[in-house]
Amino acid sequence: MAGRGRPRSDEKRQQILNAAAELFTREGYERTSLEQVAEEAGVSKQTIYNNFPSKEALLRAGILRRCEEALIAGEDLDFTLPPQAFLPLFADRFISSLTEEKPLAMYRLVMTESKRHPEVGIAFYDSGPKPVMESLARYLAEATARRELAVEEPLMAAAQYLFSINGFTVDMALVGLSEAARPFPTSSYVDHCTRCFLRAYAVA
Amino acid sequence: MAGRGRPRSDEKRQQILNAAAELFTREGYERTSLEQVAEEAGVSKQTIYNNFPSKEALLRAGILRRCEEALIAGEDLDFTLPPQAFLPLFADRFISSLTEEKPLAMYRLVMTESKRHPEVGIAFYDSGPKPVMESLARYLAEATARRELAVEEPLMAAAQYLFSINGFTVDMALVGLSEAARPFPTSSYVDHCTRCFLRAYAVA
DNA sequence: GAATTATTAGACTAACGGGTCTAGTATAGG
DNA sequence: CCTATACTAGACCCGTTAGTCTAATAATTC
Repeated sequence: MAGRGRPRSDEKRQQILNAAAELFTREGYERTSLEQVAEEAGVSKQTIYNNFPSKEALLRAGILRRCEEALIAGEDLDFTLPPQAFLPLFADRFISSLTEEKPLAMYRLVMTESKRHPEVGIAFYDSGPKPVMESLARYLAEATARRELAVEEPLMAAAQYLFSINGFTVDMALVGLSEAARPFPTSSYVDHCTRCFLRAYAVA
Repeated sequence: MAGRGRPRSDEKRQQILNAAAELFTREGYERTSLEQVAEEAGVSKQTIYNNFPSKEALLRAGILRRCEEALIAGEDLDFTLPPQAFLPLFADRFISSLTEEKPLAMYRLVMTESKRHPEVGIAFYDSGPKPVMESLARYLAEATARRELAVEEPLMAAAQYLFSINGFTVDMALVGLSEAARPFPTSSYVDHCTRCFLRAYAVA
């Protein structure tokens, strides 16, 4: 089965995927030429075509790869902390992963291209929003079992908390509003959301 | 000052802006050629260049125009309704304006292009998120004055409510998740958010 | 070493598209 | 009517780029 002749270099394939993801997110798909990808990857154009049938296929593969390797959750946090301590921690972790340039750029790219490549949208969801939501939902369920909270629908409650923060942050960043131009500082807003959440789900 | 000779037709200008906004949102900026815009507008290519110095300028003008004419809020709702009735009404109105194809497409376009055209991001914010938030905040303040709610920070509370719904809805739509693939139905989620909000801000 | 496949640098093709130009026609003010 | 400007259809220019091809070299298997 092993092909005769020189084997395809997996390293080069990875270099190509990296360069593609990097440039596509930074400059946009249409504005990036394959020549640029080749140069950034330190590889010849033909090698790209040895590995991927077309630019579109490279786009797909590039995004999917980034999604796999990004897969972030919050599983390493201390799930036994009381909600007053846990939620701000979780939020902080979450926010900082959204405020950085690279995740934002990836978000932008997925938004624009997921219409033509539905799998990409799903992969993104599975690698980002979904695990984070599920992770928080698990915490909420456990805290409820410990009688520290009274959450009936952990998944929806998690979504509600995360999206209230995420929605604001991402909207502001993507629309390009500077911190100064925003109606209120992000940190106060996160505090506000957290307090409100704790009030709504406090044990009776 | 009135120029001699044939005056420029404002009608044609509008046709061009419409066609541009339509095509740019539907197909994407890079994937739309000026030939297409000219045809869709029923105008010759040169007329486009009579009205706009470049494709980029046309993009800007097209988005800005759509933002102006879109400017939606909820000012026509009955602000004297009790929160239990008002919030679902407001949410419904809000959601339906987010679920339609056209606003979503515009959102996508603004997301991608606002980096190169900051004014566009600001115009979008001023025409959509901002007035809606302010409108709801006004209601919350009034309801608090009537002792039907106890909201201390109306603007943040409004943002929190709207973004928890908006964040989820838009994320799902943009990422392309069908209603079936979502973790829970949108309508249950909106109910959930509303109930939680009312609980958190109920009068003591 | 022979056969085979990968890689490279670069030339090449073919299409596309932003932007300009031309020649003719239309529409306004003076 | 005259002049100035707008509009149209189409040709045109020119840079860019996805994708192919070539000729030479490198890395494998047998």
